[in-house]
Amino acid sequence: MPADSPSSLYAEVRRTRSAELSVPPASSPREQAESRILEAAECVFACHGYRGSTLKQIAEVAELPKANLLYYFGSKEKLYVHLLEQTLTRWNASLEDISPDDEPREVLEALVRVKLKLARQAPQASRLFAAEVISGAPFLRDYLSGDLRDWVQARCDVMKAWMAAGKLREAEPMWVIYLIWSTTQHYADFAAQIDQLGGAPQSDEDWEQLADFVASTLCDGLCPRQP
Amino acid sequence: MPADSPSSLYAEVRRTRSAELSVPPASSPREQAESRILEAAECVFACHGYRGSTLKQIAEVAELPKANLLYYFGSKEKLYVHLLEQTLTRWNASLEDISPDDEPREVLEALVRVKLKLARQAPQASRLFAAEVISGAPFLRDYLSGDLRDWVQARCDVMKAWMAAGKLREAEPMWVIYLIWSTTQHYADFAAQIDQLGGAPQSDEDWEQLADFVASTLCDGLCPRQP
DNA sequence: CAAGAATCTGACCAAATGGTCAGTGCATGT
DNA sequence: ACATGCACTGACCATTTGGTCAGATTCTTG
Repeated sequence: MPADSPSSLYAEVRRTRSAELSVPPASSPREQAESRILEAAECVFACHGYRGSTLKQIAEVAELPKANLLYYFGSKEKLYVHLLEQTLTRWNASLEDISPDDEPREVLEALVRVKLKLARQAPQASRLFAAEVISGAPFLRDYLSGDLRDWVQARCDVMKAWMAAGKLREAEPMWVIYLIWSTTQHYADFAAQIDQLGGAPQSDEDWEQLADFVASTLCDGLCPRQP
Repeated sequence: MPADSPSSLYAEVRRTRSAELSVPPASSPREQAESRILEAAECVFACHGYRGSTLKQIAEVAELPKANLLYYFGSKEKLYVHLLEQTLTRWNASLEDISPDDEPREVLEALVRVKLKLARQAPQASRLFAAEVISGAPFLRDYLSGDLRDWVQARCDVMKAWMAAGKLREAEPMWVIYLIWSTTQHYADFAAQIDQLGGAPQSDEDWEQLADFVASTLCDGLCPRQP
């Protein structure tokens, strides 16, 4: 029975915490506790999904009494939903608009780089999302068929324009998006496998080369060659 | 609190069951019960991971008393491990050997098609594996760093030969494998997302076109063009 | 048919689960 | 000094969890 010790999980928290420069100091006790709880919860939920996670374990990782989590978040479900919403908000902030006048190669390459950056900086968030979707997206149905669908539809329209102009391979535009999403998220979601099999990017240069490889391979595959 | 009713899960089981022609009738009561339990367990474990699944729910999906599962499999963990091993065995059976003399385009395309076929025929198995890896692969560590590593190493050697011969883009061979794995598995693991966003392949033709798109895009991106 | 083995299951158990609550501190403003 | 509201938490609760077990039923075989 392979058990993940709280210590190993906490190590992951600390690794992320020190790397996370975006969050301000958070002075008030409420903010301090909440962010501490959210960090721990992201760690545990990302690992075991909603149903597989326990408040006890989250409390241990956060080094706070269990009753404290419930004092601030009310219930396991509210904590989980809060975390999902926080993740989607942060992701949205790093996405840029595109227009039919842009050069497909540049846009696709930029998207690959942003996604890979997220996979590196916030792998837990990616795994949280993945676990939620694998379990049938019970809490994300509305988001998927609402905001995200709109976002995606806009990109599809642009891509159709590119295809009509002969600047992009003819295909179902969604499949192009899935090509980019899957290849980039893979490095966050399947990190455990990649660590065992090899090829895991470590240094900044590794990640840079990986981004170059994925971006140029997909671009060469998707964009008709110019003579 | 979005709950997945046992009925909805059972629908998934029935769908897979009728489509699963590979398993022989299974005459003895032991075989009959075991396969029935394994089907239900695959369904639940794939959805909620090891820790998020309960024997009670598996029993409900299998329409058998809980004590019966334990009679045949001894414990939740043994049932889970049995399922993992069965999955790996079946996957191994559908993988073919390759040699440096093969044409990279043909091999890559064949691999994409096999993987997409698995994603279509056994999406539960793919999600089961994904959930296990997301949670840190506690039960698969040995497999990943053993058999699978060897399998993967052999492919990497062949790909290095291809690269030396100028038949494949120069890159970390593992990244090529991840490119193929991620793009194909995505359609099983993230099916819930794809169903909501659109672009989900339905008919045989859809899947055929998807395979054509993924295979040709990756091949064009990975193999230097021949004049 | 008899004897044994295999199949099956309701009832039970200790531990863990999400959640409640009464009560303790402890700062502030008055 | 004291009142007020926030921050906190140990103790508790009903329910669910994985697992056991004694016994009932069915099947196989001499």
